[in-house]
Amino acid sequence: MNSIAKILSHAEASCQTNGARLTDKRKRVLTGLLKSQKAQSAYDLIDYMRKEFDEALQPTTTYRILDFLASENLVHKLHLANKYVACSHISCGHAHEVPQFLICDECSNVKEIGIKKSLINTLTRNVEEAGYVLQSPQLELHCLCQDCASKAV
Amino acid sequence: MNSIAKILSHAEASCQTNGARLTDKRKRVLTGLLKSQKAQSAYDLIDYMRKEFDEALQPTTTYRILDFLASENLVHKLHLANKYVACSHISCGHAHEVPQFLICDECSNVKEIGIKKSLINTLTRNVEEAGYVLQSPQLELHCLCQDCASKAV
DNA sequence: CAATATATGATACGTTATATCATTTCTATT
DNA sequence: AATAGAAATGATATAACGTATCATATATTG
Repeated sequence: MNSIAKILSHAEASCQTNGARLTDKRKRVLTGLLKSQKAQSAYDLIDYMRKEFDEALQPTTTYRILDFLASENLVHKLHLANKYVACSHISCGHAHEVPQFLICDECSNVKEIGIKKSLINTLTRNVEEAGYVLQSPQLELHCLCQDCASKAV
Repeated sequence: MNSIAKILSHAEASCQTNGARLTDKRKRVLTGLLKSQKAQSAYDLIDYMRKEFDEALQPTTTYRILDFLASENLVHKLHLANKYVACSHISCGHAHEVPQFLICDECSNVKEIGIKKSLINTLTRNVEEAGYVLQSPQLELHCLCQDCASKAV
């Protein structure tokens, strides 16, 4: 059983637990995102699915499916980059922490790392001191990846 | 000398120091953003300038001016919200810290707070451990403001 | 099987942002 | 002041991102 098939079966089990349906179409979109191994905009993904899988997706459908996958925590939406990326931890089995994303400004590679508890606490305290309530501590940071950083002058 | 005039004169001085020109048009756009007292999308601002100042701005011009003002640190771009907001500290005189923005998901109010040094350090260390290089530690957080949080059920 | 809920298809449109080339305005130097 | 070069703005078109709406198809439940 290869890695993607394994991830898909985990995804399916997770959906079943939530009473949600991982339909064939949703599965194919998730597979596309997994195979591409990077963050893609909805329109990038439409192109990718057409080229690689000969599957025609409309924007409406694509956004709907991506929203579904995000609501199931199988995919994360990067608001900063307007892109979507498959969750790195679908097969982990444990409850997911709030993700923190490092987005390479050069090549759009995305690394998902766990957020440190102490950081969340500091953040939450900062926000509360300002009289606000934190809705989601998901962080998205403008970075350079190792490759692009070494290429830079 | 009222508050906006004071801010404008600070802004002008700051531009002069950098050898940049705060033209009349740029000054009017900045004034608009200051008077509106909230974050606005480029197109929001175009509407606002037409209604309040009877000034017709084209998208191209508007984006150019907003980019200029951002490059002079007079305005911040909120990537999460696709909006622009006047810097809260134009008249402060001190070197600016990296801003951190609390964006109300309900009413789009934005509060700009200073980022704690220790937080930046933790963040930078996290990123380095992942093999990435942090480009900008500007944080934008999904929040509720005091008003909206109290209204919420 | 029928009724209902959920998912997808199809079309159109609204919003956000940029590319490109022309024109105007400013600045510095003679 | 004249003028050459740089910077700013105008104007048009179009690309990229995202949603509204209504129709149709597929699954689930009683």
